[in-house]
Amino acid sequence: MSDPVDRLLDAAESGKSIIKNRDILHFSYIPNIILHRDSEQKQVTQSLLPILKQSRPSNLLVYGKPGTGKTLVVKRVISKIQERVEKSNFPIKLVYSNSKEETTLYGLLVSLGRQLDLDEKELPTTGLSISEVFKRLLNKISEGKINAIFVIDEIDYLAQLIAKTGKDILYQLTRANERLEQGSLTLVGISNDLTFKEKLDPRVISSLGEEEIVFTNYNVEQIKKILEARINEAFVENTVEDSALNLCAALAGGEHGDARRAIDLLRVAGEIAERQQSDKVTTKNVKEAKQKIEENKEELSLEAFPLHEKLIILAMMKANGSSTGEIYSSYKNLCKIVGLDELTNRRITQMLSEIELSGIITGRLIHQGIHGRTKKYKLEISSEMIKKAFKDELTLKDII
DNA sequence: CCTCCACAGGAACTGATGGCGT
DNA sequence: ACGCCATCAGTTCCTGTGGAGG
Repeated sequence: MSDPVDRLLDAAESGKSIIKNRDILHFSYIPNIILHRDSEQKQVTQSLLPILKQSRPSNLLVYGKPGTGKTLVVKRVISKIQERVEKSNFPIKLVYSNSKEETTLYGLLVSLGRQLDLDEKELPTTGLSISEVFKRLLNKISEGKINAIFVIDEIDYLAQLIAKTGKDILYQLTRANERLEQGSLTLVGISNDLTFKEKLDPRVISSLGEEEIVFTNYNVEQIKKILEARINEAFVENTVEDSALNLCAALAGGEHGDARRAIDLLRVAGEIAERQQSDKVTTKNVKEAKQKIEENKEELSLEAFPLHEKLIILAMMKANGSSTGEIYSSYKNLCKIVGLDELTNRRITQMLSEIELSGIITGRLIHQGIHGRTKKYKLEISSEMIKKAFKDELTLKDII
């Protein structure tokens, strides 16, 4: 993690700084976003256009892989529209929420409500039924004659939540206008998963998918242009070597065309170069940045694991071999040592799959004939890393 | 060709938490 | 004071399975 104090001190000490404007080196920097997304911006604008004429636009579905700028474009278009109508008596309210950050259906609805200025009293964070929360949202819109645009990011997660709980909130959201006497509600769904629509209730598809916009992946050339534009504004002239720029673009563009990653890479590389008091960002810095970002991610997710999952990771370190059975007995031993109640086998299997999702371990199903079926897990990080990340956990002190 | 291992992983349930409306 | 609601971590019970060994 780059320490802001260090950075400032380093820069001051050397009397030279190669980064002029750090803000530009964040993907989500909005003021003249340079994203190569002209046609998509046009499309989004067009489908939201009816709102200027005080009629309700169609609901909108936006697809695109991470780092393609979907969210940025949507937010930008809406805020532009807001500027236009600011003085009219036709206020437009942008309400944004990310279904991945709000882990529950309730939480998501509450976060939407908060942005409509419903306070704790009007909309408590717990205790109500989902339908009651929903009713209050609509009431607020109706009473305030608000024209709300709900932007729901990663809407595929929301769809999953809904499938689990059996509530048809998405359907109700898309049809909310029929229940509103005043004000309006427009839904903009953003999804990474292009196949997500197939899993939806057909009634939802017909109203949510009225308009669809697909953001294609950036190719390496486009990423390069995006980086160049940011470099021009953010860095002192001629401080980023061409080869470093190319490497950034290649690393990020190679797989998914993720511009966010490319820009992060560039920023971290710049910071590393500054710290080394170098006056150029080189390919070496980019490679260092890549590693740093990865390690950082690993350490953060390691620290964030709950106690039992940490125990499992330690158990994996100690177990020789790593089938679920072996991990489980090793885990039981550790529990005994630290004096904790052990959890069931089933729970451990589940936790292992959860850990696998973070990429810290990888699993592979193997069939050993008469010796049954197991999943063999492998640690993808060094044990030093694990020890480093767990050193602050008191309970684990003895077994590290 | 059949059996049977050693688990995977789904589904339904439990109990605790925290807070609502009436 | 009461019943109700959503959520979370964890448990119980369950069905499913590729292929080595007989």
